[in-house]
Amino acid sequence: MKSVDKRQAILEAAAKRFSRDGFHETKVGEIAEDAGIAKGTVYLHFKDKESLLAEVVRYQMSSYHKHIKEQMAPYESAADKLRAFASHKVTEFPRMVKFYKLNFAHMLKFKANESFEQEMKAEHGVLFNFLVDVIQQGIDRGEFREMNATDAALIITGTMQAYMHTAMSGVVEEKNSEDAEALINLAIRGFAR
Amino acid sequence: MKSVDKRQAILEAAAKRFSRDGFHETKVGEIAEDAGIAKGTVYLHFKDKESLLAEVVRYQMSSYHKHIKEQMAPYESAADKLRAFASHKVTEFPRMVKFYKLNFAHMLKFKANESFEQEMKAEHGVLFNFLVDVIQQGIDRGEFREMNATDAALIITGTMQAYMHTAMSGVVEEKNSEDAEALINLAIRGFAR
Amino acid sequence: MKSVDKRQAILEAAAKRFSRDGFHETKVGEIAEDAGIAKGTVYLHFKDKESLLAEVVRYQMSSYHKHIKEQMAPYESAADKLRAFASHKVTEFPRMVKFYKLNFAHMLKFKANESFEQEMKAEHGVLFNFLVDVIQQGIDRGEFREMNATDAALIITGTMQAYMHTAMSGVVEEKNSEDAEALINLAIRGFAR
Amino acid sequence: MKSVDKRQAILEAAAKRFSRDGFHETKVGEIAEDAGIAKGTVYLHFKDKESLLAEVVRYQMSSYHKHIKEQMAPYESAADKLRAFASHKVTEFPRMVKFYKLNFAHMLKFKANESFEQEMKAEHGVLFNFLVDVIQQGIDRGEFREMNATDAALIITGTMQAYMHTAMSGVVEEKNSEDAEALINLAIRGFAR
DNA sequence: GATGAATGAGCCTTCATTCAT
DNA sequence: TATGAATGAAGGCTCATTCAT
Repeated sequence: MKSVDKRQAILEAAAKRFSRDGFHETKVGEIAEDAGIAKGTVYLHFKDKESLLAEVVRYQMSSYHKHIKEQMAPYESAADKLRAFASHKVTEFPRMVKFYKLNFAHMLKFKANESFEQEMKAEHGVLFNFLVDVIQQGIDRGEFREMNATDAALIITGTMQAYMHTAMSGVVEEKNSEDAEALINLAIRGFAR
Repeated sequence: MKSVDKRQAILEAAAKRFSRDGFHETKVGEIAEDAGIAKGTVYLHFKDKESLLAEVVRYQMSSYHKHIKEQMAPYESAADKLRAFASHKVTEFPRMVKFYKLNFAHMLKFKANESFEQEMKAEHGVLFNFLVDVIQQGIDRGEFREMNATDAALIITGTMQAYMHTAMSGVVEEKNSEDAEALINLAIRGFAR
Repeated sequence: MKSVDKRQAILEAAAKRFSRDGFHETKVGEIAEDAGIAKGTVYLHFKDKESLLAEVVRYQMSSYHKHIKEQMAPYESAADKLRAFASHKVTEFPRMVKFYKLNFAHMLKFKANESFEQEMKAEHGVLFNFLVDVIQQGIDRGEFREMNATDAALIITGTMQAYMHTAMSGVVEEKNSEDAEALINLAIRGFAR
Repeated sequence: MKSVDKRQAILEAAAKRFSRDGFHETKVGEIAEDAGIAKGTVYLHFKDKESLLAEVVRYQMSSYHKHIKEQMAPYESAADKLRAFASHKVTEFPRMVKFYKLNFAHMLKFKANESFEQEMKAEHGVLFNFLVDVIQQGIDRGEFREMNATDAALIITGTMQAYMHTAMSGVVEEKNSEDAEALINLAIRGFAR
C-alpha cells in the first residue's frame, strides 16, 4: 500500500468510527485496525487524535460540499437547484447523517483550536452562502419575489436539516426524492392561501 | 442547603459544563466544584456520570418544552403561535444553544441505553407533533391552505434550528424578535411571486 | 436498646459479615444495617473499622475457647477429653468455619498493630497449650506412652483443622461426632501394625 | 526483558506482595514497581487485579504440588514418603507460609468466580488424594495396619499444617527435618502405650 | 446519644502517545 | 517506514470517617 493510500485508509476508518461512536468512544487502535495498519503508523500520518478528527472533518466537509454543488450545477432555475439540493440530501441520507454527526463530534471537541474552528465556520459559510446566491439569482431573474435571500436560505437549509434530524430520531418517516421536492415546493409556495 | 437544592445545583452545574465542554471534557470534580459540594456528593444524587447526563437532558428538555408551549399558548391564530415560537427561539438563544449542545452530547454518548434513547425520541416527537397540530389547526380553520402539516412543521422547526446553527457559527448575525417573525412570515408567504 | 446491647449487636453483625465476606468486602454501613443502627453509631462504640475487627476476633476467640474447654471438662481421661475436643469441632463446624475465616481475615489485615498481634498469638497459644497439658496429663498418668506432648498436640489440633479445611473445600465429606472420635482413635492408636 | 519474563516478574512480585500484605493492601502500582515495569504494563498481561491473583494462586499451587511430589518420589516405603513430605514442609517453611497465605487471600476474595473456585478445590483435592493413595499403598503392602486412609491423610496433612500455623504464630519453635520426621513417626506409632 | 448526609483521599483502569527494534 | 509493547497521566468511583442537627 502506498503512503497516500494509507493516509486515505486512516481517514476513512476514522470517519466511520468517529461518526458512529463519537470522538472519545473511538480508540486510535480501532481506527488502525480498521485501516489494516498498526497503531503507531497513525502517528506517522497525523500529529495526534485531534488532528486526525480535524482532517476527517475537513475532508468529509469539502468532499460533501463539492458533491452537492455538482448535483445542483446541471439545473438552470433556482427552484430546480433547490429541489436538487433537497433530493441530494434525502438520497444521501446515510452519508449525511455521518457528516452531521462528525460535525457535532468536532463541535463538542474543539474549544481551543481557534484556527480550525474558524476554518470550519468559513467552510460552513461557503455552502450557506452558495445557497444564498442561488436564491438571490432566483430573485434577480424574477423567479422568486423580492425577499431576504439569507432568510430564505435558512428556510431551505433548515428544513432539510430538520428532516434529517427527525428522520434520524424516527419521529418522521424517511423520504424519497419526490417527497423532498414536495418539501421545497411547499417552502416556495408558502403556507398562506 | 437542602438536599433537593443540592440536586438542583448539581443539575445546573452539569448542564452548564456538559453543554459548554461536552460530556468527556467535563470532569465530575468540576461539576461538584461549580455546585459548591464535594465530588462524592454527586454520587449520593446520581448513580454515575452517565445517569447525570441523562437527568440533565431530561430536565432541560422538559423544562424547555414546557416553557415554549407557555409562550405560544396566549395566541389565537396559528401564524401568531408560530411567530411566538420563533420569537422565543431567538430571545432564548443562549439557553437554546445550551439545550442544543446537550442534545448532541447525549446523541454522541448513548448507544446502549435503549430506554433513555426511546424516551428522548418520544419527548422530541412531542414538541414536533405539537407544532404539527398547531399548523393543522391553522389549515382546518382556513388560515393556511391545504398542505402537508408535517412538512410545514419541518420547515418551521428547521428554519429556527438553522438560524441557531448559523448564528452559533457566526455565519449569520444574531436576530431579534422582529427578525424572527419576519422569518416565519417568509415561510408562510413563500418564495414564489 | 441499651448501649451494651448495641455494642453486642454490632459485634455480632460484624462477626457474621467479616467471616462471610472478608474484611474489605464488608462495608461499615452493612454492619450497621444488620445491627439495626445508623452508620455513625458504630463509631460511638469502636474507634474504627480495624478496631472493630480486633474486638470481633478477640470476642469470638475467647468465647470459642471458653466453650471448647467447657465441653472437655466433664471427662476424666485424656483420650475422652480429646474425643470431646474433636466431637465439638465437627458439631460446631459452621461456627468453627466462621471463627477460622475470621482468624485469617485478621491475619491478612494486621501487619502494624503489634500489640493486638501479640495478644492473638497469646490467646492462640493458650488453647494450644491447654491441649498440650491434657496430653501431658495423659502421659503422666500412664494413659499415653512417653512422647513429646507438644508434637502430639500438633497432631490433634492439626487433624481437626485439616478436617475443617477439606470439608469446607468439599474434598472430604462432613463428619458426625462418631466419625470425629474415630479420627482421634486413629491418632491414638497410630498407623503402625 | 522478554514478554514471558515480564509476565513471570509480575507473577513473582504479585505473589510476594499478596502473600505478605493481602489482596487489598497490595496496590497494583507496587507490584509493577517490584517487577520493574510501569503500572499499565500489568494490564497487558492480566485482565485485572483479580485475574492476577487467580493466576498467582494457580501458579504457586501447581508449582508447589509438583515440587512436593518430586520430593516424595525417590522413596519406596509409605512411611519414608510421608517423612519426605513432612521434611519438605519444614525446610520449605517460608515458601509454604507464602503459599498458605495466598490460599487464604484467595479464599477471602472469591465468592463469585465459581469456575476458579472449583479449579482450586480440585487442585487441593489432587494433593490430598495423592497422600491418601500413598497411605493406602502402605496399607496394601502391609506396612500400615488396616485403617481409614482418608482419616490418616487428614492426620498427616493437618499435623504439618498445624505446625506451620503455630510456628508462624510463634507458639511453637521452628523445626528442622529431623523434628519433622519425629512428628510423622509419632503419628505412625500413635499415642497409645 | 443517635443520625446519615457530606466529605475527599485513594486506587484501579484506560488509552493516547512514544520509541526501540 | 512500520510496528506494537510499554508507558504513565488522568479520572471515575468507593467508602471509611466526620459532624451538624
